[in-house]
Amino acid sequence: MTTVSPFDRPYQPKDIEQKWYQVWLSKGYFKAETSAKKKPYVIIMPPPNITGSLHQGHALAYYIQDCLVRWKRMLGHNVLWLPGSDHAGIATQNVVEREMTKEGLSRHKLGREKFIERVWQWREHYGHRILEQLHRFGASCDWSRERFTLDEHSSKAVTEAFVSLYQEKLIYRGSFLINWCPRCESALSDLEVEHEEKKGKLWQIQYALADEPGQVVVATTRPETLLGDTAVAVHPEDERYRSLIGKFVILPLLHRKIPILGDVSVDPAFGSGVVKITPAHDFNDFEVGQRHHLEMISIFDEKAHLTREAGPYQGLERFKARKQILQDLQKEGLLMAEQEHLFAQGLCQRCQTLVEPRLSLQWFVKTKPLAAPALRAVQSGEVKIIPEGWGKTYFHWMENIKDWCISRQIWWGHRIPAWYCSEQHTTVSSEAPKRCSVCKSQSLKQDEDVLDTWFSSALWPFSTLGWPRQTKELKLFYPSHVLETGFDILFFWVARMMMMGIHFMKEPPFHEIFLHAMVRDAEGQKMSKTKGNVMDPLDSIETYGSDALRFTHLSLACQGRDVKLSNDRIEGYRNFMNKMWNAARFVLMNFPKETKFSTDFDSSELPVVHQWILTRLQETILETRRSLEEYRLNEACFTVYHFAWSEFCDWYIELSKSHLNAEVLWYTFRELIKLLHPFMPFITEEIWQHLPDKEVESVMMASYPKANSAHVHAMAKKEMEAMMAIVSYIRTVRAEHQVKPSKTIPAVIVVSNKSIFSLLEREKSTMIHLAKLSEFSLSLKAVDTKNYVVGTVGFADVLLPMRELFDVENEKKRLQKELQKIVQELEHIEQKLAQSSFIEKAPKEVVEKEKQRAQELKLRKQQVGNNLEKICSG
RNA sequence: AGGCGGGUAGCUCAGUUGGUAGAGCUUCGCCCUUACAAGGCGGAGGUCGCAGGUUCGAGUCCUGUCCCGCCUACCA
Repeated sequence: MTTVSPFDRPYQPKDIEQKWYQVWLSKGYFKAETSAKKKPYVIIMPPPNITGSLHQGHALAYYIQDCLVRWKRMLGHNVLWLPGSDHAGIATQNVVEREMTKEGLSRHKLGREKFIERVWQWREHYGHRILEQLHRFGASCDWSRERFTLDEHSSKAVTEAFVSLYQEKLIYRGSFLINWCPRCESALSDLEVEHEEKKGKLWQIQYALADEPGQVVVATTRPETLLGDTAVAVHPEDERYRSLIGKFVILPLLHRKIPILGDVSVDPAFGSGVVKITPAHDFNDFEVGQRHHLEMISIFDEKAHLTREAGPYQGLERFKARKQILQDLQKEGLLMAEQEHLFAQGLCQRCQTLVEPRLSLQWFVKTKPLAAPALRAVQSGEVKIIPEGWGKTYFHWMENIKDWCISRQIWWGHRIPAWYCSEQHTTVSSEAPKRCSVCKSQSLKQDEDVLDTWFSSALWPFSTLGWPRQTKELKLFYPSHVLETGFDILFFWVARMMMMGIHFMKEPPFHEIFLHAMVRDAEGQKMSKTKGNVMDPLDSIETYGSDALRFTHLSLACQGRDVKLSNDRIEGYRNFMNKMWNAARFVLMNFPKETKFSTDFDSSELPVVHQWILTRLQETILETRRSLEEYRLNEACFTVYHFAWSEFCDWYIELSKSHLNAEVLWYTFRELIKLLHPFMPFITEEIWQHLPDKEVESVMMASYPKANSAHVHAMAKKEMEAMMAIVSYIRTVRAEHQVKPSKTIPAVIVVSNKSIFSLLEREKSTMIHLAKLSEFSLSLKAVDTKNYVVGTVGFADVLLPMRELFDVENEKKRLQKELQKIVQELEHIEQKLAQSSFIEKAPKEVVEKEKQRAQELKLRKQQVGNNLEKICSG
């Protein structure tokens, strides 16, 4: 590889990012090996829906995954990050239908085959766009293994799984009350219904007793469903109504005679204590109906228009029917009261239409037997959920799981592999059967319905690896290491993968589940197209670069907290990229070309500054690795950011200007670039390519830095910290007295501590450089401080000449402030030390530390006091 | 109704074995000091939601309480 772009400034990510992605691709760096001896590390990418383009939530997820994967690759693993996309049944069908509506078309006009063709066209288009976006993210996934939930292999897996579950009696067909979306005209699972609290009305309606005078009053939020009432119910112990149980009432408007039941589900305290029972249109009533063997009358059709059962109201749309029925009740004097009422309404997740409970024939997965082992796997710790808190949510759902309605009355998806003869016998088979399995009839028709999109997703961890065939891949790459995804699909997807994975593979599909937070806008609002606050990741990348966006996402991805994305933040990290860019310029400028790189040079005799940066580098490496291992990516980001900017750039590069050690500078910088790579892959690669002595041709193939204890020098770190404190002090005094940065001043340091004295003596030139000094003199004994401003830093007194340099008033203010701070802290500590309980009970080293601190403060108090006095008198 | 998460500097947030509160952005002052003005140096800014408790010591553990957000739930 050669460097193509010049080292311009500021850093321009655009060309560089696209260029390197293409190089990586062509070199085949992303490919996993099947013959490798290396330990595999596997992440199966959560397949994005093909409904549109990727949003910031995807960006967050894929940046996290890519960071992990690049890190592991550099650690020497055989990495497989397997990409793919999801056909997203209802969601995709809806967007395509919407598009067609604009053209005056509908799926029914087009017909099933043509419509599906059209959706495939859509898929081609958006599938491509999603691919492009993943490239821009820098996603290092193995494109040779890319999969689609509706491709041939996946479809085969779906059929196989369905047939197998059916044979095991874990899939059944039956007529039950399910959630129905009248706009999608399909069944939905419980999860696909969103609940929204809404203000509505509660109406009280009078039902006359059938065989005697009198009446009961029922309360309802849905008066139109009374047309489907087949009973009214009271609590069996309710004194007011006990005598009525077994008698009948006359259903208003339709004048049907229906029984009065006793059922414990009725709450006597609510409303009148009498409930109308509509088994075909209410989940609770359905259960009551089953208990009492009531007739179930469906009054709505698939569009939620009233059926023939509704008598005179047939054909009316459900909301119009409500109006009409209320009017009619009013006319007959049966509407007793109307009051405000808060209730939760169910909306279709995909189109926000009010969902209608509907009695229909559907396919279900029997979930209890599947859920039990999936529950145990997490409880036992075999599978770990991160952050831990989500475990509880997972348990709760798994413990209360209900059967899963998997059939959908749409066209886009996996056709259910069930066939029916004219006798309505069912034949389930992975291939189209020739004869009915019961009556051998040859006239068979396949089920018109398709499967819930999540059914195929549930198989994703192994269907992508070739299942049901026993492939090499399956053996090598199942289970994957971590599933990284959003908590919003914990039930939809994660839980179901757990169930299916354990069932079919006898082993959970992953060891760890890492759930990231929701990406919101700067105001904390959920991004949505209707609100218009969507930040397209591609726009962010255009403006700031992919690395900057990545670093932002990773920095904000604190466990268990929403991510509030703002341009300010991205810009800040864009600046960090530029900072590293310029650091690279400096390093290369100061690097003698013939110097060879080595990692195991002897650092034991080096000056403090070099030992210090080496020490800090090792510490940074350790911390970064630890944070990555614990999925604390934000901490890892902070660690590398702080080291790179505040220590390497601000201090070490500055020092290198006067005290260059090419070997250390070189080593430190190169290790840093490698360390940074998973967090900012493009710029680190570009810089890497400029390095004259690379260990490998691409930084993504380099080995991840490992802390080297031979380069840890604890004493040097302490000494450097002492020096930095003195420099900072001098800088502060200079700044507060408005000494021009270009002006050098003399400084005298009085220090009785011999080791610090010799350190400063050794590092004289360092001090002169950093603090911008004209001269730097040291003394072991106290000197006449008459013409100096004296500050105490650690064990040293720093003397700066006063008269010609300092503003007396400023210094007075500064000292007063400092004194106040010291006094406050000293009081605090002395109070502590005065308590016998503290001395007795606190650990010795803590007490010792406090004592030392008090000692120091006393000294400084005196010193500052003296100075202040001197200034005031002088 | 239950469960979960959060309330820390003007804003956005870090802070995992309890030991003197941190970052970025913002803001103020000085500076184009030859890697970097997308920058450098320095400063200002917090009784860590409230009330108790445990402890020598609590942002950090416990209890209660008030706000905010999310998830789960068939109250007609």
